[in-house]
Amino acid sequence: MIEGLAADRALLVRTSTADRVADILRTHIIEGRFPPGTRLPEDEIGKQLGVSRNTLREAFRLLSHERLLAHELNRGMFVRESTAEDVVDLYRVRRIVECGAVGVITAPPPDLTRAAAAVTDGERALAEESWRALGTANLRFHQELVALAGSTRADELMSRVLAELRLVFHVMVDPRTFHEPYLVRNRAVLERVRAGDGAGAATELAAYLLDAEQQLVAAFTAQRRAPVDAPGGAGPR
Amino acid sequence: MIEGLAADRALLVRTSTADRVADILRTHIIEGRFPPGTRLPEDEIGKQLGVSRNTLREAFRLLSHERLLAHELNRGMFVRESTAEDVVDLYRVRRIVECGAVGVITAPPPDLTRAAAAVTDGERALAEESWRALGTANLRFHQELVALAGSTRADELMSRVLAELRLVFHVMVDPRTFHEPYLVRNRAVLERVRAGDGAGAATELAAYLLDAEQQLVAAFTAQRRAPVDAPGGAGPR
DNA sequence: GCATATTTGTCCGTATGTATA
DNA sequence: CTATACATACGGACAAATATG
Repeated sequence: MIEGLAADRALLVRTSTADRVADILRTHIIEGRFPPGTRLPEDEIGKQLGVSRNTLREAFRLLSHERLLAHELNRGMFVRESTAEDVVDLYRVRRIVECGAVGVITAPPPDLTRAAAAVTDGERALAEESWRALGTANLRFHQELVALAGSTRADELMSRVLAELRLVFHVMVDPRTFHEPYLVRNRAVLERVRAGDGAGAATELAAYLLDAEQQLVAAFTAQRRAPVDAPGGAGPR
Repeated sequence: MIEGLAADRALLVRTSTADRVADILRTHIIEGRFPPGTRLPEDEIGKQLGVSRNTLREAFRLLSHERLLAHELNRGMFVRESTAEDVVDLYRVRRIVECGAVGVITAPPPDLTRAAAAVTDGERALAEESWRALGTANLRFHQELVALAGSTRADELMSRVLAELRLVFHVMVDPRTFHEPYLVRNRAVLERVRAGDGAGAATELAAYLLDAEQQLVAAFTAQRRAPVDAPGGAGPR
């Protein structure tokens, strides 16, 4: 049987205009070109991209399901503004899902190539001082850990969580010092998994995630005390 | 501070027409009035509910994100037909999330009233021989177990999983014999949690979920061998 | 295999209701 | 209170794909 093609099937299926519009907006949001809190007026964006409002609304819906946009009734779409509470919630989910997926492992998994590739990609990104790639590889490693559980639905949940987390990471002004220390810990988790020690990997992961959460929450409260671009706060809503 | 109102806020927020349409269709699907495989033509449903095509399509999109409807390009919306693979996937997620949420418990949780209420509701439903209520209470118990983790996102994931599971349960011709044996096991899990023995509860839950999965998969393969209303299969797709 | 009817995919213009200055 | 800007919902149009005879 010919293998390795199924994964590329997504490239073949005809994608709707809404999907393509969503792709464009998603990268804009993730790369920080639309900062959190930005309102996205249907009329303006629709005109700029040359699509109708109905099509644009469909793209908006896709992105709000990914929690990248938030919808307020009769007020429109906004780029989601994450709070410290969001961080706490996101890391609760990550501890449940990631530790749950890894913890049940009792024997060396048959295929660790993708998870291992994510780790080495991260190490290469560090060597090349490419910080965006470093963050991406980091998140991909965790996605691949969950993928070991072999559940499509868990994978989807995880990719939504990680997309939202990308948004959260924007508060970290220095991505290097944030992501770098986790590289060696990624490798440690990977080796435990490779050895079939799921329980050990889970405990390492739990501590790992607690540390990251704490760092992020600290960054959020610091930002709240000293807002960068909005002295006195964003005003009443 | 006044408490206990925040949970009811959802009742106050104004809902869009699409949301209400989705609600109507959701109960129809979950209660089996639209059997799996049914096509939902835009024109007909829109006319019956008195909403425009655009609004209806928005409702369709909401439900297909919940995996209750499946969309086929240029063919329309269909009530999702679950497969044995779906069951396996759903139970993988349940084991990860439910056991993960419960497993970390090391001390008696502060508030178990909602979970306990779900268990007693189930027992009462059994006494009253109200099988639909029995299934509902059963699912609510598991929802409440996850709620102990205190994560909005985990709660949302869980409610999506359970809505889809309701669809799956329709293959069980006899809901009583399917749900009944799990009542006593629900209580066992609850008592372990109440005692602060999260790890014990998690192992019980894991065995519980494996049994249920096995029963459902058996029912699906039996159905596939002897289709009820479509001798010779549903034909090529 | 071909022509037809039906349905969906995409988009527009407009009327109404809602929030904010 | 009024005016403005915007989102919500509707009906209709045309192209494209599918189903049917």
